[in-house]
Amino acid sequence: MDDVELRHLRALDAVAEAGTITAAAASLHMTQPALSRTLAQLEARVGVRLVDRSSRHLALTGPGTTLLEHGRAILSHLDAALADTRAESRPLRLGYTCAVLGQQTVPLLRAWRRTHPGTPLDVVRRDNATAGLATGETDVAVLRTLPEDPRIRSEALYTEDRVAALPDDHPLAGRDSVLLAELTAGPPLPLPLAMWPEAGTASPELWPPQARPARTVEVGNVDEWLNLIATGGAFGVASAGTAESHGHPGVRFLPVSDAPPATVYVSYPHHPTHPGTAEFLTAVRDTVSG
Amino acid sequence: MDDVELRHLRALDAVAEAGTITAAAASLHMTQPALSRTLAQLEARVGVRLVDRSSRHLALTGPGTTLLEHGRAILSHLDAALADTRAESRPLRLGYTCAVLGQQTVPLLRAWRRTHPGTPLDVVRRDNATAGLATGETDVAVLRTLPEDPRIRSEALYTEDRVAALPDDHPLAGRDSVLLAELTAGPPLPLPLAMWPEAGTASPELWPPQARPARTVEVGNVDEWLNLIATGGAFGVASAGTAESHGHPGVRFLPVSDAPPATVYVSYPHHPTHPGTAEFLTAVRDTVSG
DNA sequence: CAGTGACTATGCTCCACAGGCATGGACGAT
DNA sequence: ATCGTCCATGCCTGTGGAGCATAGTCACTG
Repeated sequence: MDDVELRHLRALDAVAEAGTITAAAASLHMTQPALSRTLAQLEARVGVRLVDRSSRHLALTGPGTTLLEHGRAILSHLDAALADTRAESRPLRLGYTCAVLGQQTVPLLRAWRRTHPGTPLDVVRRDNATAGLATGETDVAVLRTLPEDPRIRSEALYTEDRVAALPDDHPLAGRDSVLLAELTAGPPLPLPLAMWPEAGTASPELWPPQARPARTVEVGNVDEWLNLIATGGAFGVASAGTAESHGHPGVRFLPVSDAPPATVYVSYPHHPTHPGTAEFLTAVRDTVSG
Repeated sequence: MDDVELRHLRALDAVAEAGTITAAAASLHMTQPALSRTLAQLEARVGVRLVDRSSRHLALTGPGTTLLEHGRAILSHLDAALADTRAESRPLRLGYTCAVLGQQTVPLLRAWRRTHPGTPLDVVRRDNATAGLATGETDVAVLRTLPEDPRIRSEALYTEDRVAALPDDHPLAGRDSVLLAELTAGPPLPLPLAMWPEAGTASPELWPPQARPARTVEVGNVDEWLNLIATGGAFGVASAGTAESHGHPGVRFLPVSDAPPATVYVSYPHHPTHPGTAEFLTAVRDTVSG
């Protein structure tokens, strides 16, 4: 008694849908006697007559329709629950363009693995402005530029100092630090500014009008950026996190004393593409604050 | 694959609740290996690791907690569905004090039986102002007085003419109709007005000041009311429906030409005591209008 | 009115599987 | 090293869900 199972609800649904037990049985890929018995069993367990049936007529009773509606809701709720669960077990894809959280990256990954053993974290580099968020390739991203896409929400985490990236045979490469104006003034000729990975590195906020670089060069990703600099074809400006993550032979990083710090953001789609997004955000907040 | 059953959800719930598989198994009145297997089977069917477990540690994964929450909701939804269904299969108790719907009573009962084969209708007389609604003895009621209880909702159905009930040896009993003033004027002495079943029969709206009855007598129910009148101890005023339902030897009913008609109401508790209440109301409306 | 077709209920059988028992393995505590 | 605790696995049994065959019911039809 009282052990109503999902198959009972499915049986009631199919019968209501098909109009006859025989047809319903076919739609459930089973035989008519089996379904007839399942229905009778359901009625016995609920203790209520649910379907008014004879050889020529079939209709749900009042309680029958009530249970049918609830049953359908329950079944679709179960489907949704399974979909949610599976979605959450899919790896959470964390995007970045040039660096994640610097020193705190490893603590973050460890904390996540410990507190969320069921959902692996894929840390992937995507060489575009939103680190794959806009294309759905990633579920969350760490960015050093505020994205303009209105469907992407962002949250500031902390700030990082700016560093200059110079060929190690550059005249300024031996200095302890440089000024913005020194970078664009030469010598002997000023190098072009390589425009990656920090998209904001040519913005008016960073470069005062009198020190703005004369020429810029766009590159596709951090590696190209580093190579271009190492071969003496350009200089770059990045944030400290980038320098920590990307040591490169032939490239020298040194602080820029007069540049305002860069802000690091976590960004995520307004409609999250992974159910663990919110949890990840709190994990990130905990890591950077703790 | 994908055939998640309720027992799986119950298993997950018990494990989360108990903290160990062994204890959870005990709470489910089964052995540890059985539950261990059920849990493993659930994970296999969902395709996701739900419980992080070793010999010394047990914790839900992220997807595990998600499924747990949904599962609990589903299980309690099922309980509620069964309760609702059973409640609806309980007979719907229709109360009345003196008459139901006159001529339309039988059509109503037949229509209900036809359209709602699962929920029987108990038609019961309750000798109080709300025909058992106020005490919870009935789920809906047909009344000829608007109840004052704020927890009871009412809806006017139609109106009925007023009739006088007189002893059949009364001087006026041979008439085709009477006026209110004739009833209270004698002869030889005016009889007292018997105050049942129509509670409103002594109200100022019915009796103009100059014709108001000098004396009234309260009785407990329709039968006492009829007996008192039949034995010549009183006269009464009722609505046509009452006269139709209660023929009585020694009592003569005849129209009161100058009395305003009585209104018949369906009443029901603001919080229905039976899930079929709303359906019954529409059945009543259909019957009286069609 | 017998025959037919459509539908449901029931008797019988089979086998898939849920659950019990026994055991093994992992791991922390004493 | 031993014990206690907890989970997993192998083996076995019994319940019960589902198929097949059949009987009963009812409307329609020639």
